[in-house]
Amino acid sequence: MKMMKLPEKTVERLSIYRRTLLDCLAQGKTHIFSHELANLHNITAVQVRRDIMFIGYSSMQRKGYDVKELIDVIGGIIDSEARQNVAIIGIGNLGRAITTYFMGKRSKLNIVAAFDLDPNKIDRMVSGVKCYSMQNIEEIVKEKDISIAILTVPADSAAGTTERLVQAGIRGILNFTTVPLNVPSSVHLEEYDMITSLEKVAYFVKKQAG
Amino acid sequence: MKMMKLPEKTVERLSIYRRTLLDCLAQGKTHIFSHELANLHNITAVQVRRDIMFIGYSSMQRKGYDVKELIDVIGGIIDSEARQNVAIIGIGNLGRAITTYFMGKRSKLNIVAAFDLDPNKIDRMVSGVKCYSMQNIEEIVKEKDISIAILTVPADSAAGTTERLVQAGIRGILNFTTVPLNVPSSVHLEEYDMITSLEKVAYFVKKQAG
DNA sequence: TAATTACTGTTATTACAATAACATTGTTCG
DNA sequence: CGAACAATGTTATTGTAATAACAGTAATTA
Repeated sequence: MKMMKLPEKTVERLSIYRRTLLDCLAQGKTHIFSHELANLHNITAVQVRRDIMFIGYSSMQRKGYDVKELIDVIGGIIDSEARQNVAIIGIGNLGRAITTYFMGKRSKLNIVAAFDLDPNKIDRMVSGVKCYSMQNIEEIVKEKDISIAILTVPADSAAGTTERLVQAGIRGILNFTTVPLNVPSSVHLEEYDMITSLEKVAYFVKKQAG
Repeated sequence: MKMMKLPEKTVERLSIYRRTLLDCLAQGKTHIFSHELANLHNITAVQVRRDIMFIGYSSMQRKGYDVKELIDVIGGIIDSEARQNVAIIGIGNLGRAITTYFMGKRSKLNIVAAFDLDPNKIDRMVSGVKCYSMQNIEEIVKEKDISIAILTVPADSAAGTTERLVQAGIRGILNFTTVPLNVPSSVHLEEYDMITSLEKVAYFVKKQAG
């Protein structure tokens, strides 16, 4: 059990590497060089090796990394040993895209509930996930031991919903809304702001042009 | 015209500040202190002041920043003087959410076209935007002088579509797909990877628990 | 077997971002 | 007025991430 703490950016890249490696494995590739992995992600081979150094894995010299082993090692680092239960708060296309990705991936991340206001969805299955009424958030979160919430509700209900999630004991929130959230430091918050991302692209496009 | 280059993170925060400031203005607030703005975003007042220092704006001492002025100054920095035309490639909920946000915001960012494969959408208006066939990407991009693309297509067509966009002369891409893209360095690429974000939340939740 | 090649793993350096410390300036109030 | 206050603007320091430089090692080949 590695107790060292990984750089945040390394954690991000490991998640991406793993997906690429899974693709490679599916294509029958058994070994991969650092520069191959680097080319697939527009980064340098040094960075790949450095990330892999952090997690303490070693390749067979000159043959590249064993794809299967590396997948397992990354899993050992970033996956939880226990299951982590996830809820989608506001189940639109976004939530469904994520759900679809994780379904059948036998991952430790289990999307176990959705919440919505739409009566047509409540008490039905949406993309293979049971949808509950927003009114029952606290109850279901506790009952199903949900530790992570994906927040895709309209802007005006984001703050209130967040407060209820925190009250209910949620441990991590992935915020897809366009409003900044306030959570206690014990809750890990990941902001995912599409307006900012777009304005940022626009800014750098403009800069380059001028 | 400031030619200095802003830190990337500052650009991100300016985009967020502006949205908050617009809300404040709508609520009739005319001035705001650095610590107020900071509290609204879970950051420190020093960081707010430092960001504002970068763009060269000065408040009236002791009265906080003039909300309206600050909005304009931020706009002068991050907005383009010319219009920047944007296309949504694959118009699902995601694209529609972004479109809806920018509609009526009299922003310099104009979403002028959508592309999709679905014959039910092609040649119709979707969320106020004309939808075209994927086959016509090159043509329409040039015709409408589109410089920015929001990519929300399925994973397996992401790479091919990107290549066509680059060929057509696109300058910036916001990638919502879960595959890493390869673009020439002249094209600004912003990755927006929801799987990684979720795995990252899960990792830090797990760490904190253990 | 010694030199060369083609990689990996580690350390050192540089660049970037956040935080802390401090100087400055209007305002208030004794 | 001038001390205390409450805010901003700037410089200095620390922390984090990326890059560069280099050392090490198995395989190959003359």
